[in-house]
Amino acid sequence: MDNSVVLPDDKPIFSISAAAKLLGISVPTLRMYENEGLIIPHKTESNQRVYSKKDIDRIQCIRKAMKDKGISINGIKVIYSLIPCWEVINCSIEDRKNCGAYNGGENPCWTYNHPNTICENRDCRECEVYLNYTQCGKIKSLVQKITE
Amino acid sequence: MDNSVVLPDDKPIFSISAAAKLLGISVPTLRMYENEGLIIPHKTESNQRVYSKKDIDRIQCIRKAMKDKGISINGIKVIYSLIPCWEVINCSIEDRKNCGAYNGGENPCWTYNHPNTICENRDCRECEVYLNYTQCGKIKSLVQKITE
DNA sequence: GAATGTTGATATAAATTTCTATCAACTATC
DNA sequence: GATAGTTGATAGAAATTTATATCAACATTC
Repeated sequence: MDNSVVLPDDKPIFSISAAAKLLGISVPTLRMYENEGLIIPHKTESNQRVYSKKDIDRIQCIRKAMKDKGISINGIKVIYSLIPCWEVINCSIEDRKNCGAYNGGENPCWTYNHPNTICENRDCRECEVYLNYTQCGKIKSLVQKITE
Repeated sequence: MDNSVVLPDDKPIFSISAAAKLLGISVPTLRMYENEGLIIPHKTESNQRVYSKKDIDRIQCIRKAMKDKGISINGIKVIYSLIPCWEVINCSIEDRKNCGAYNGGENPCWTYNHPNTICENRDCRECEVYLNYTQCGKIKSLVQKITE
């Protein structure tokens, strides 16, 4: 009989060194991606990073954009900033007024802390915007969907 | 009395070497930007490039994105590809079906030749999409406008 | 409490991208 | 027709970005 348990993809289980090994990159590189705002790993109470399978996939997608398509990290940040997050989470006009990401932000929305908005106390790591529209290719189809 | 005539900004008057001098870059660099699909200079009957003041401004904007923001040329191409051109020129559902730029194109729309669409016989150099939404910053506000 | 792994930070190495110089053939202008 | 500037293409230089190695201090695990 099969006692194995299938873990959900978004359960953080990999330490930073395990994640680096899986990706074939170094630990400082992984930390750099985080500092640049490309990824948001889970953190333990003592501030140690833990990565999920989904995180690994996400990083692989980012690296593909860099390697295969020649997009720089700063370019990826700007592309992420074009995700119409306000439409995805359908935030209020009032929230948009108060939102640094909405108002000309050229970095991914999850790198702002949006005081006085619906996002203020949310964990961006679990937000639909962060989770679903971070593969560059998906952004265009999202824009297309909202113009239908 | 003043006999000076104010030329329209979009009138092509600068040769490639004059444009290069104005921009402080070399002639081959200017040609490269064109080959990459970032700019569409006017061409004479004998295939010689002629640039307008608007072209110069546009190139300066592109270079600013590269230098100041650290976006690579390939990144700028992808950003341009996210302009919702279909919404700007309001093309038909049928046209969208036939349009390589709409269907997953990761390059600026004006680098495709869109057979069997309203754009087929249009000069992209004179298109609103090319002219108005090529300063990176404007793309986000365009997306915002269409989601209102 | 000892061994292993993490933290942030700095400095250096590696890899890419951007830019320019140069070429022979063609075009424009005087 | 002679001079100056253009064309596309290639090859190489310059600049920038990406990735890694290393460090002392702290955390985890056994």
